[in-house]
Amino acid sequence: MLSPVQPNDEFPGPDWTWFESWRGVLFASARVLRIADLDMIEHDGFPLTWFDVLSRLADAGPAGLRMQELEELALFTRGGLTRLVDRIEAARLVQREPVPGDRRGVRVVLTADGRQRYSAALARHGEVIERAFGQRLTSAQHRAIADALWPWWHDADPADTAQDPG
Amino acid sequence: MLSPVQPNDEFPGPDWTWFESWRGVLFASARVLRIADLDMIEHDGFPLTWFDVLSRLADAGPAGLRMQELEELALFTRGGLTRLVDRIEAARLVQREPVPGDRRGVRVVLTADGRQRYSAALARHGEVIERAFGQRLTSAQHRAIADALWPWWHDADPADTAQDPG
DNA sequence: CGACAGTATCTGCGCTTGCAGATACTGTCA
DNA sequence: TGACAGTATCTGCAAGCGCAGATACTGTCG
Repeated sequence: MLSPVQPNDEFPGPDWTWFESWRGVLFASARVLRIADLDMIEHDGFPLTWFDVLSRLADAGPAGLRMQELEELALFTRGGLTRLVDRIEAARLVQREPVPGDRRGVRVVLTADGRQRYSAALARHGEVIERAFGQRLTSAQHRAIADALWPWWHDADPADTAQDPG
Repeated sequence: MLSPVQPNDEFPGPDWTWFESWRGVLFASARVLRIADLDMIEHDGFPLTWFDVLSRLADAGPAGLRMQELEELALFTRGGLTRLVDRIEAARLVQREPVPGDRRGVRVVLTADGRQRYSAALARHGEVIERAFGQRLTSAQHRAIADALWPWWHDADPADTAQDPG
């Protein structure tokens, strides 16, 4: 998919470049993610989805996050966060605690072990990404990509503006 | 995840740019894919995984593809191709046919309906990607990204060379 | 032909996801 | 206080995914 067109381009309108760039973004992320996920499972014992959650919690400070906040922040999880946290909790990397003054809610916090395992995973993950992605481009290329794609990282939800023709 | 570091960078080594560019690639693909998948389900009645398979078959010509070839080409499917094709076949978009001279194998080919539904989906998909991704960058930016990320699209499996420090 | 390694695809099964509807609690208003 | 809309999270269930082990066929060698 996402290679809707063969070498013998015919579909393209006047400027077809955006499609080649999209294809690059798509393939690069798919391949690098696959490498990183396999590596993390092998060496850290958990997949990227866990790492996603752990990193949000590590960034959040000692109070942790509510389930809703976590769901908004996590990149890889649309639903099913309850059970994802269940699994991570069963592995003793996070812990659910009551929220004072609101008996509906829970806050999810890293355990000491969770923080430690996360740090180790982070260090390794950084190296893996650097090797599989970082070192394959020049600094100028990275700069150009970072500048161009920055809005997607920054925007809360670019989907909202996708309709906007301007 | 994949935002291992907060605004208060401390982790980064001398040149941290590669990480910002990775983050951009990751977020852009995740967000755009989500938009495209939802749109396709709503308007074409099937998800991107189906589109992935259909597009490979459309590119393959009238003889279709063997399951193995399909598995190698498809971007989104690691295993479970048998059942994915089962579902698409149940929807009458593809069809399994015997391979003359090898009773183990099957070739998967598009049905007339499949080809038609694929064309419609392709047209719409192109527009969606253009709106959600293409129009948000300048032509020069797309050119730079396409040139930089081209190897990932081109290489069979960049994972193999990930070790290569050069 | 019979044994056997190799190939192509499928099946069984457990884990993960996604979504709709429960459940439990809060805050407001009469 | 009792009703009720709103919020936070969980549960049930069906669908999808991934992997290990079947199953069915092929080609080779003796």
